[in-house]
Amino acid sequence: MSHMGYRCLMAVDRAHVLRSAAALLTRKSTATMDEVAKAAGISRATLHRHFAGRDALVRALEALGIEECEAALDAARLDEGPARDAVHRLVREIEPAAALLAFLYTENQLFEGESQNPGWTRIDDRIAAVFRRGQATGEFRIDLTPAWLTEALYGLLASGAWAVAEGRVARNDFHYMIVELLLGGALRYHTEPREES
Amino acid sequence: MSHMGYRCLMAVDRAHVLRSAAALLTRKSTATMDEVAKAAGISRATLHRHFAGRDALVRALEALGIEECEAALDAARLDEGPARDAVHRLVREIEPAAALLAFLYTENQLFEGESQNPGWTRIDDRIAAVFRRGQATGEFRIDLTPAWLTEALYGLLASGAWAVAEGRVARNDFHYMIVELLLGGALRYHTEPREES
DNA sequence: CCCATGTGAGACATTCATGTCTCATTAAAG
DNA sequence: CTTTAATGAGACATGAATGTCTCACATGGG
Repeated sequence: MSHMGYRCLMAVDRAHVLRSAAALLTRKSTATMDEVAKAAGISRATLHRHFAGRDALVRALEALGIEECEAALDAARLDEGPARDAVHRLVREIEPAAALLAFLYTENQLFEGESQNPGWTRIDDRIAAVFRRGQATGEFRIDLTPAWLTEALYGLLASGAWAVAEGRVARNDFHYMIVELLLGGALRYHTEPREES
Repeated sequence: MSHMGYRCLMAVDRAHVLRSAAALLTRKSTATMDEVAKAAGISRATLHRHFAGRDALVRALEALGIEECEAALDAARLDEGPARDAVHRLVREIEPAAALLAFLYTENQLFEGESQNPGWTRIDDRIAAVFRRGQATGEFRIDLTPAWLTEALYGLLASGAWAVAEGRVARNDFHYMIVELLLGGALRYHTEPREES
């Protein structure tokens, strides 16, 4: 709990501020800088000293999200073992960041015209690679593209985070619900060939 | 192209305005009233004459979303035939409204404290009922709750709508991708019992 | 003890979306 | 043609969030 970052004094815990901001903005994406500051237990002035403005704050949250995602990807060792187990580990590792991801996922629309952080591309590629590997080994169906499976994973993570936040799904079921639904659809072989309605 | 609604003149097509607003707000949820007006091809003044304010506009979009959802639910005849076919029809019917749904789904967080439109509860119940029926008939797994399957459907619809909007998924694949992933996970029987990682 | 640094509180100007208003124009109905 | 109604363009005030500033206070280091 000492020697934080730069040099010396009881500086505001930047990570804690970002945590609070993520938690608040996930529920209320239009929250004021003042509300964000209050949620973090600091004053608006101090918040402004650490993040030049709302945009900078969101960018910092994006950087945090990317950082946590990549850490989760590393920890999940996506290259090892069966692809389905890799997906299990991925969801397990990424779960703590799900709420933040849900916020960034919907906020990304703001970056439409502007430059998109290349970190997301890297993450997308790494996740898509798992699904592609699973397809190559025959574990996963080949009629659902890796890009769509990646997108669907994001969507399910966001849905799960919101459902948990609103009490519609128990927090303990988060991992199971997401992985079971995603893998059940991604895994090959089905009871019967599905006909078009 | 005549005798619109109330009485007489070339009144702005309210439905068209809502369409444009939905399309724009889906991509840029923070769009200005002025941008919404421009997108609809009308002036801000006229937009204001039809919708008292931004809040009223969002409420109208919500009402439209609910209306289209319930129409889709009716058209899908969820009570008839196998539950999996009912889900097929549901996604097929609800697809045109997916973008609007995606917007409302993320915007709903704004209504946190306030009163939630009871229409959503009705819709949630009707969709959950399909999954519950499928579970009762043995078509669907029972370890994924109807509430979660409903939530997941919303998430996949939103993901699909965004993925299509950004060109990551072909529009023609929308229905297939969503239904296959959702049903593949919701359908009972799997190749092998899944073990916990 | 004194100094330096980070913080909280509040004042202040600025920007921007919003909401309201007026007025001229256009189009349909009589 | 005349009347009525709806629209488009623009001016204007309002309110909210933002960004910047100053000053007092607290805490830790020397």
